[in-house]
Amino acid sequence: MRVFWTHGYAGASIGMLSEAMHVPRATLYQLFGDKEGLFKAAITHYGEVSFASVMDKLEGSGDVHADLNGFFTGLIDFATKDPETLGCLIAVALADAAGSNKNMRDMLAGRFGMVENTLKERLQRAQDKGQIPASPTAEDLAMMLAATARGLMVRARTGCAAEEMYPAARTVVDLSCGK
Amino acid sequence: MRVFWTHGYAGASIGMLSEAMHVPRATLYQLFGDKEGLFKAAITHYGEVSFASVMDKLEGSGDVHADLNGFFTGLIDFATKDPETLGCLIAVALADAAGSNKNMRDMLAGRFGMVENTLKERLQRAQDKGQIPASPTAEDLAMMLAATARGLMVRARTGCAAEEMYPAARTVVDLSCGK
DNA sequence: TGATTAACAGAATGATCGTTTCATATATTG
DNA sequence: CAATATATGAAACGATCATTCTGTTAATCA
Repeated sequence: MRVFWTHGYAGASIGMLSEAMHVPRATLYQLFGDKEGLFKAAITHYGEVSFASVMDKLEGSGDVHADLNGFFTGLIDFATKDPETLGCLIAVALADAAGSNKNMRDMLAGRFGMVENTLKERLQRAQDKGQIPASPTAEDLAMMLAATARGLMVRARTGCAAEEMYPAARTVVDLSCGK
Repeated sequence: MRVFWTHGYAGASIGMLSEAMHVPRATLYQLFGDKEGLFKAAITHYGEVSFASVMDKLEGSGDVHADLNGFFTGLIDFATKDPETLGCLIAVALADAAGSNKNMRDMLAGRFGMVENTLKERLQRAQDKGQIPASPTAEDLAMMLAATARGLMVRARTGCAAEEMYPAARTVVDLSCGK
């Protein structure tokens, strides 16, 4: 996973992957079929393990402002923590693999859709309780917040420090909560 | 430029580039030195020609709300118009080239910085005239809006239709202008 | 016109790519 | 223990990669 994250799909060679995983080439092909199969497994692991700790911040139903701030702070830390794996694996893979492979593009689009849905449900819960204004709609806010989150992760890949991005995150959260 | 845009840096071969440009391989090397030199020329052309028409929307000093809406609408159209060149070339290149090449990462970071600066100056002009609230600061708002813009362009690369993204853009613009 | 330079097409180079094969070794199971 | 399945290491495959070299053609300029 980390090899794809650092070098992209095309840039990650089977040799690098097998060495990093301490798994022989032949075994890799037996387990995953081909490079695309291995990549799908990496994406799944990324979504369900690595990134899950960030998504968990949206599971609460208390103070939505605090939850959103926790989400964005966790996201920025996640995207800047390790200089070898800056930014978002989904966005990285989308860049060089999805240009020609529609199958892969749809898979990655689904991952983004899940994030947008989780955000939308969290915002809907808050709107139902009257914690935040009913307008803009939870759907529009979710699409906007997801875009901002992805944009910050892309910025992280340029080497931008977490401290430079916290204010932007706080700003979008404050505005979303009507503050 | 379009070849890099579609396939990423690593995925664009010299053969594809020379064919698309109708320029022989040998001449390409004589003109640009190597692949990285050709890529730098493509990035420069992208920033100063292709994307310039979008950035021009931020040059006015009248109604900032209309200008920002024009900027985001133009940006979404720009990123979705041609199915062969979805999203943002800078973000695409950042994914697969910047993982290992620090030199290239800095160049792409500079391009992002220029967008953030232009946004900041436009917002500052509006704040000076009292058209929008003085808080959040123009700098924080600019970083936030730039992130949202990048995130929308990344989403465009998944094949997301422009109509699905307009509401998110309108939402972030409305909130930024205190509406 | 004659001399110099650049543009061209195509082959060749050495490296690396994803993938397959195969013989050997290890583990599992009856 | 014997039989079967799986894991391993190494080599080899054809393909493609970025890059360079070689003549040959066209254009420029004195």
